[in-house]
Amino acid sequence: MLLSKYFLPILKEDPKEAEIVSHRLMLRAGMIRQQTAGIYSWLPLGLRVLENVARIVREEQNRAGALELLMPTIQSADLWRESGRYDDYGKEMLRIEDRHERELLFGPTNEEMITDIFRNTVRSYRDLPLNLYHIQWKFRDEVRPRFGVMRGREFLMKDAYSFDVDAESARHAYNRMFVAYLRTFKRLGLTAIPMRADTGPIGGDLSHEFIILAETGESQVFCDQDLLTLDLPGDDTDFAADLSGVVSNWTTPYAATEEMHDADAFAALPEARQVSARGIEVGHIFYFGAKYSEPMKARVTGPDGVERPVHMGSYGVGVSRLLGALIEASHDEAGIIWPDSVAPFNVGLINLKPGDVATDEIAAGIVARLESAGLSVLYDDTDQRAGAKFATMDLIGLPWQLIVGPKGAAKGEVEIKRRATGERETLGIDAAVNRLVHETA
RNA sequence: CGGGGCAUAGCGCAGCCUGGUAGCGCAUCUGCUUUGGGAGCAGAGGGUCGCAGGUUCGAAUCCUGCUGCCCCGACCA
Repeated sequence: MLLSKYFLPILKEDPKEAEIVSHRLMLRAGMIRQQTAGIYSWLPLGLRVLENVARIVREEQNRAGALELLMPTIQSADLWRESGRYDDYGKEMLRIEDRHERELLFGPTNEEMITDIFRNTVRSYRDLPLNLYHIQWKFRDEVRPRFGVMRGREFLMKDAYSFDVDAESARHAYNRMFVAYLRTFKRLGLTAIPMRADTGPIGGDLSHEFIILAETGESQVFCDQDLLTLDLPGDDTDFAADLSGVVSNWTTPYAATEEMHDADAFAALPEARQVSARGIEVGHIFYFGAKYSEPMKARVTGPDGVERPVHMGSYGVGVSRLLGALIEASHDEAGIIWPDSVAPFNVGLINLKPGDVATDEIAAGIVARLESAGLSVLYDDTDQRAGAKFATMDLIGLPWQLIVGPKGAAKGEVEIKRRATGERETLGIDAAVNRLVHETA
């Protein structure tokens, strides 16, 4: 992608409305623009990251056996009356009326709708277990939206819903999502800690929040230091197998959010292992049994011929919120530092002297080779000064910068810089290309 | 929803107290110079001063009402 043809409206100055670093940097880097309180447009650079995050979430859901579908953003109030949540949900739910004066709402979540889909189609235990998910925009009319996409009113969320014949099987479904989440956050370059959590308005009796530790986190959290270094489930994880061992490894050490905190249990840890920090919730999983299937009559016939409410769980990941969390966890004074897995482009190529035959030719050749190797490249072919180009690349946080200048060009050399560490290295053209292809693979 | 603050050019701000028809920096456009860490000089364009009333010869400025946004708290994926 040529920067001269791209839409990257960066800001040199901090917008005054943005208080925390991720919000500031997303605005400055031209990723988002606010439309109204808690509602954002996603500009090309931000959208690329959002899609990368969604892609990883999707791949890990699929790997864990969940099936993707897509439910609408607008729902009928009638469904919510069946579960009793139409009145319970309160002012957070955005209520809408259509031209026929029918009551609709902009969905804050989809338990009722998925339960409706399930009850209309599934009758037998033979069709279970089933886990359906979608990645869709949600709306919660927060009293006070803030922190950019970290607490927006409109937000992109992955929510999965599991259906099982009995509690034991439902527990297995829960464990699969638990493990899928550990893998997902790891692939995103984050350390997420599962913590026992309050179930809130979703309800249920088994629940974990996945929390990223960051100074700007919204809630106080407590955990055992050991959790920060535990092994994560690998690519060879068999999701059909019993995962209770992995889950137990991750749930035995102490970890809780403030609402669930047990000060005595925490104090019993050796002092060196007591981690008290701020956390950002990026995922939340629940098992809630028959809370929705009972009132909404989602029943299956078991092997014994008896009809019973299906056991359900739901599993959310805040996809748009994750972008804020990623930046909170990975940035410096100069800007964002994207993990390789979600970066909007793998490489930022800077031509220090566009119009110079030698640098133009070398840069064009490098773009072609990197792109044919499957890397994405943002090629700064503009006639800005060197300093401005470096500052822009640092701000938008691409993992690698490749610099082509007239002096190096004369010797067949270019420079590569790793954004995260600032390390620079001067290499021959082939060596530089091979290095980036190899490192990004 | 309680408390506080802000609204003037695309962005960041001054002007308001003490009314006289709008200014600075960055950005944008033109020209010349410059060219490895957000360049310099010269020039240019860009504003219903959030909206609606009121006071006044005259309102960005004073008064009233409204709207939007931000911060703290309570609440929350």
